[in-house]
Amino acid sequence: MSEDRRLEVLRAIVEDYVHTREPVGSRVLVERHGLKVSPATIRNDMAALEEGGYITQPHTSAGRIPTDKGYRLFVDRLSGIKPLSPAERRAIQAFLDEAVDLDDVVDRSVRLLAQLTHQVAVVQYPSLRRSALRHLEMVPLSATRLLIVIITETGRVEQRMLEVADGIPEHVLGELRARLNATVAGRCLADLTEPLDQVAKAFAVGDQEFVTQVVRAVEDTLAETTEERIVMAGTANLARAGTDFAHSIRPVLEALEEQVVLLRLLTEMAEDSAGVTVRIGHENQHIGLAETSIVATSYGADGQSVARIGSLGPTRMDYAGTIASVRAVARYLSRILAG
Amino acid sequence: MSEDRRLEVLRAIVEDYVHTREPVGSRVLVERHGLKVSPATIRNDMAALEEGGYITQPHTSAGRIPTDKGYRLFVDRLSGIKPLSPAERRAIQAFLDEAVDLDDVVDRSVRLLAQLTHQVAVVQYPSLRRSALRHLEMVPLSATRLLIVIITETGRVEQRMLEVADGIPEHVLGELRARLNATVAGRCLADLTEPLDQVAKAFAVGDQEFVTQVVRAVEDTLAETTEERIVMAGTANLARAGTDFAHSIRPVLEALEEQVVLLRLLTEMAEDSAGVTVRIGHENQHIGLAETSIVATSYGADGQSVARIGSLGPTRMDYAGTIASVRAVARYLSRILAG
DNA sequence: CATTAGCACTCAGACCGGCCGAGTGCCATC
DNA sequence: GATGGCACTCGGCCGGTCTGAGTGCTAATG
Repeated sequence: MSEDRRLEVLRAIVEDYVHTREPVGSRVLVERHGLKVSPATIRNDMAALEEGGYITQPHTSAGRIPTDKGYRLFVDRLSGIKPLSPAERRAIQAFLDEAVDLDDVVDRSVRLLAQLTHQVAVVQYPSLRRSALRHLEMVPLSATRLLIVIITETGRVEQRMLEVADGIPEHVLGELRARLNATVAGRCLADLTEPLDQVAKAFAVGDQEFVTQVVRAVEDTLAETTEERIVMAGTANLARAGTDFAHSIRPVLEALEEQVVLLRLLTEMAEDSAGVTVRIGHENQHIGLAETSIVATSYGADGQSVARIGSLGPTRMDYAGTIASVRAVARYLSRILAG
Repeated sequence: MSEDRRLEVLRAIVEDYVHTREPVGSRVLVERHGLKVSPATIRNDMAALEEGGYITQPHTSAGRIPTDKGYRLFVDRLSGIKPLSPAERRAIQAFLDEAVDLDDVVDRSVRLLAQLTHQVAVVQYPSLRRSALRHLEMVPLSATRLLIVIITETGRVEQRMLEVADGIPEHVLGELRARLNATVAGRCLADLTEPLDQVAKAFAVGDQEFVTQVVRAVEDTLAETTEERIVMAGTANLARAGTDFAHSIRPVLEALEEQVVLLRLLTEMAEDSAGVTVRIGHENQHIGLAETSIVATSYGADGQSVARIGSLGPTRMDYAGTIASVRAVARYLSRILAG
């Protein structure tokens, strides 16, 4: 009972099942995959695979389907890469190149990925926390209201209103603006807490309170709000013809509405690896997503990862194709942000 | 065969069907609604109603269900108002009052409405075109790049980058800023095209080209991009237990992803009436939404309508309750934006 | 010792016929 | 016009049968 063949059988089962949506039996397996052994042999292998927890049979007299563990092995060791056709690549590039601003780029990316994978695509907005800053501006709107505008290298613009109870010391603004921009340009928040504190100290004692307020507001804005924004497309794909989900797609939709959940997942996956990562079924640690897999990777200008992009679908998905699509879109997206 | 009773029968059918999800027959109708007549009489009325196209029977030996036309009549003439309980009102207000900024208000509103109606809630972002402006700022980022920031009375902040090939004439900025703000404050785009043109003429001929560029950019930003933004919540409600849709929810999800479709609908409905409007089934003129109804109304500070809020669900919905919820949320939302 | 052929066994799903009951439409009657 | 009575329709349920795919086991084979 060769180990190699057993893995080959697993691969065949996964591929067949992904393709046909039906439990696959020993006979069709040898027929469709040109295996040089008899069904009986395959059955022995299958028994072993089931023993190992890689496959299971939904009913006594049915074929086998892969378990999460089976998919995991498949993804890790058995799945090849399915390169995109040059035409597809060109289409991706052309479509993304037409984008006019950051919102448009993100919007196009997510739609594109949904269409390529026929699944739910998810794009996290470029994180402020990890984006390099281009410029920082302060605009006094009234005696006590200051508008702070932050512009990142990726083209994202973020603003925050600051109420200054004691009034805005107009004379400080010019110098503060200059110093802040000198400090900030080209760096991201992670590198800034220390330097920003320095800025405050450079001012006269009487003005320090105001300066500190501004600095605090900038830091808050970078850290807090906007790491959280996520854009999604292709939810309709969940309701595809061959109703992929055992029960209802409701829990899946619910999970998707909980952006917090998605963000946690994406972040965790980012920690796992720099490349494309895959989470399968229960690995997501979320009931609603127990029957779904997520394929995600990071993107960002200059090879630095500022946010994540991913595709979510039933565990029975075309992993090779999805991985290829996610990677491709991430790559072009990064390129455009850099350009 | 009294006309009044016939309408009463229709109302009973709608209410029962909405409640039980099952075709309703003549017997249960008299039982559950305490009608003082016999089932046979009801049957005659039903025959007439069917003749008139208000109800239909899915199978020969089944009870009746309302048609779109039946729902329409129900909504227009038969449906009472189902006022929210004081507790609900308080909950709405409390929940919305906690919001910290415009995004948060909109986000909370849409979630709240989804939860109240158990349906899909939709909120259109306050339209820039119809929002009164509070302030307008220009920030030169480099010799040729000008950042324009627009702040509305509703708290929305919009920005646009302007490339000025010939360089920015710094000396003009101060005066331009002053003049623009004087012109703009408290007015909305609709009232501004004329006045803005005037501003340009006030400047020296050499500077007019630059000023015109800025004015044009402001107008573009107000008009163009952002009328289009829509936020949604509660899509999971479409997949509720008693699977509401005849076939699949896929076409519905697809329609919802086409924000253009939604925007068109909301806009059309805004034209229909100032109050709460209802579109039922085929009235939506969209295949994917043939089995859904939309209840929408306008909201905005100071009674002026700046955008729309609505709820979308199966035609078999609790119209009275939905209308009440939509109206209530719209009202509180308006109040908060005004405050 | 892996592979294979043969065989008995299991069981989901399709198919069938009968039955039931809800609901209707119609007609004669009050 | 409202009603009671009645024949009729038909979808859905129930129980039973049959079929075929697929399995696991065992014994034979190279």
